[in-house]
Amino acid sequence: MRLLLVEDEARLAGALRRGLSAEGFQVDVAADGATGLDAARDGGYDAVLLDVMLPRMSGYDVVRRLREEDNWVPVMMLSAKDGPHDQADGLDYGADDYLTKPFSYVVLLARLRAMLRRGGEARPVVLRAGDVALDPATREVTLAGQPVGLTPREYAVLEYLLRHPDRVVTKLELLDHVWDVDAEDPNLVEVYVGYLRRKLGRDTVRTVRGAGYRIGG
Amino acid sequence: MRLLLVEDEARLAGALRRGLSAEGFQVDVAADGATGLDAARDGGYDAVLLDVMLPRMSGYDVVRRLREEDNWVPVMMLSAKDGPHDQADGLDYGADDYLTKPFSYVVLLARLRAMLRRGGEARPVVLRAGDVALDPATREVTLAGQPVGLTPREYAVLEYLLRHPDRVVTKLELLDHVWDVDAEDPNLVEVYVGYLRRKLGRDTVRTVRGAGYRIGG
DNA sequence: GGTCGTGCTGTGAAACGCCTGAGAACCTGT
DNA sequence: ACAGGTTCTCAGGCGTTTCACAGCACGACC
Repeated sequence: MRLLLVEDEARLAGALRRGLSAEGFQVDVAADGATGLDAARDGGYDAVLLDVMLPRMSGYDVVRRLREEDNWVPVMMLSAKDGPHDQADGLDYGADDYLTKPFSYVVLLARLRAMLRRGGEARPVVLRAGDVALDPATREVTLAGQPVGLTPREYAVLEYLLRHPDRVVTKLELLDHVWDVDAEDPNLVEVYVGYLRRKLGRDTVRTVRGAGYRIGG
Repeated sequence: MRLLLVEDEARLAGALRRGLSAEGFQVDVAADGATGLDAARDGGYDAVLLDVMLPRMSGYDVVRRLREEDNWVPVMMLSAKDGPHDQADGLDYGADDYLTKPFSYVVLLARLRAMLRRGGEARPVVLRAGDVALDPATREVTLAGQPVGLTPREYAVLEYLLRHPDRVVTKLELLDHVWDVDAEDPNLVEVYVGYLRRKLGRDTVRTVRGAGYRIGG
């Protein structure tokens, strides 16, 4: 499932992009109306999430132009304007749904699913490094295609490493993110990296002496 | 365009009826869930406006029953419940849109038009995983073709798992969706998974320690 | 080669998560 | 009121997981 997100507010765009990616969507971002319209025109998207207040061309105009050009890709408008007429305008210009900021992420997802129901299934995003693959959706980890059983802690460590590939991750960083706000003993991390190496092979996680660990790269 | 309005609050029903008639819709009103379901079953409506809190049968149940019976008439839920999970549930049961009371009449109209533009949908009927099959229409569950008798709660747990196959479903997720908004004890889920395993075989529902349960995959 | 500091790993105990049987509470229909 | 079925609570038990500890291995540097 490919989504086009047209949103100029960088922080919101980033957050949505990450959240939706985790749900298995391929998300492209356009930062203004004109680029968004061009991207949507090229097609290939299963749905478009469209902010209303955009530089260069408003979301209303984008969806209107698309519909004028007979492009019926499902469009969900996102807007801080919650006056009844704003909603009505968006929907009458051809949007399929209209969500008011601030919105709950759960609602966005549910409405998105409802909108996409005519289409197929979401393709999962899989984190990879070498021949190790981790699928956050199914929580499955494979080594060269073979499933590997990991304990929750092991899984959490591996996931964090895979989400920050190709760079050194310090032990304290791992302690902070994988353990609760208390653990201070770096040896804990060493122990769990040891477990992972035993299950996934000696070289999947490399030690950077004096700095931390690195996966991939 | 024929509309079915299922709403027990007489004043709101009257106002909507008048307003929508003025727009050129033929509006029939049903005052409780059971009559509403019967009316919608008979077909002939282009869309259904469905209150959630209804006497005799909730709006959720009405839309779920309709979808189970393969009736894909466009449904818009109207509700005072505006929690994210309420919306998500309504939409996941098969509603096409969800409007929170109090709503603006202009918005209702615009969303109604958008919904009618989209038309109905189609979805698969029988849910499967391994040699277990669940037919929501007949509410029948079979194991390798042989019918299996499940209690309502067991059925609900199995249905939720089958609607989210191949991925890990947490106990809290199951508590939220299968039980009412109160239950907190994960052991309840464990007990019911135990019941299901006893009836459907040890391996139909697999435990993912520290995460939840998974079916299929 | 020796020394120091850092990282690795085997052992074992405690905590945890999950499963299950027993039975109480609760319906529902007779 | 009763019987049957269903839902739910509770406590015991078992295997897994987590973690602390201590000794060992190894790289860096002198």
